[in-house]
Amino acid sequence: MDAIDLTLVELLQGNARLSYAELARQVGLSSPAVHERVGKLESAGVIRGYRADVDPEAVGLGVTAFIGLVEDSGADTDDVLEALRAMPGIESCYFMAGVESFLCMARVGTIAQLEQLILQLNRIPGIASTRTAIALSTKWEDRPQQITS
Amino acid sequence: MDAIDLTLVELLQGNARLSYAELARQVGLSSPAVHERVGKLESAGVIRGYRADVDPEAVGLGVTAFIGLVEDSGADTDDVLEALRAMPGIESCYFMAGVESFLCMARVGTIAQLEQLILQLNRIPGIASTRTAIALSTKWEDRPQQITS
DNA sequence: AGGGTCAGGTCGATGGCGTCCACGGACTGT
DNA sequence: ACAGTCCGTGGACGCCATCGACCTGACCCT
Repeated sequence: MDAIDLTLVELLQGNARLSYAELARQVGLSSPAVHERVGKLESAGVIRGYRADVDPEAVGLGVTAFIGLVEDSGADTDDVLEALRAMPGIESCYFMAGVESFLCMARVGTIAQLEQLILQLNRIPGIASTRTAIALSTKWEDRPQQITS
Repeated sequence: MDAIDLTLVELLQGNARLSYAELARQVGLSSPAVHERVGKLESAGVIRGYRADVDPEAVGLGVTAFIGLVEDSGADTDDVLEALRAMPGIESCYFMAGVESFLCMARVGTIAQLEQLILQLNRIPGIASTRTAIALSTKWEDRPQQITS
């Protein structure tokens, strides 16, 4: 990960569809050299993939919420995780420090669907309680992280 | 947004670097037709861009935290937002229902940097208090949303 | 010091791709 | 019926991705 790799990562974070030729121009290398560097960044796991950034509201997912989950004492965390993973609408899931073992970011179409989702969550064995916070608007999301190393 | 557009969005969500020729093969259209459809999805704002998905830990951002912010009574929300936006490390920011006006997702390199970030947040005029929850691990993140419409 | 090895670059060739343009069929409103 | 519009196809052309061959400098071992 030298300075050129860093620039490549930043460029691709900004626009994942840049051609290798364009990347090459930006970093002052030949196109095959860039091709090889990017390939190595991918297989090293630095670049995990390339995603289109889709506006959730434009595809009928207008409701965003964060749901904290408290586990039962003696719950099997792996089972809970599996159940969470099976639920559509849970876009992100973190294992947290604190009383609430999990924090989930959910995206659904309507408040009614959010209600259904919460009911389903409460029905998962091992989950003692849920706490939901609804986002009224997204100020920004997934801003390109500034790379330190 | 017909079924073909939907497929295109899903394909690009999975891999933003697919060629137009490949997309065309998958949906059974010609490459120029796909090119035009994708262009329209972009200018309609359905596709906001294309981003490389970078592993935060691989670039020195091993600490993820969620910070809820309570505003002072009489705080200027726009000013607070501006101050938040100026802070590096705050990757996402939502305006929330509830006592905590904002929920921020922060990504930094170390716990010490998180401490600094929280101190800075508390120093922003208009912010009464902060509440931080630290993620111990990320189970998944930004799972491709299932498109309903 | 000298030579082997390797990582990482350039260059050139070639096949495929992006992109532009002209053209054509199906709907729609008049 | 007819013109206009939308949305597609096919062909052409230049650029790009990708591969192989070769070059160079750093490093190590003797």
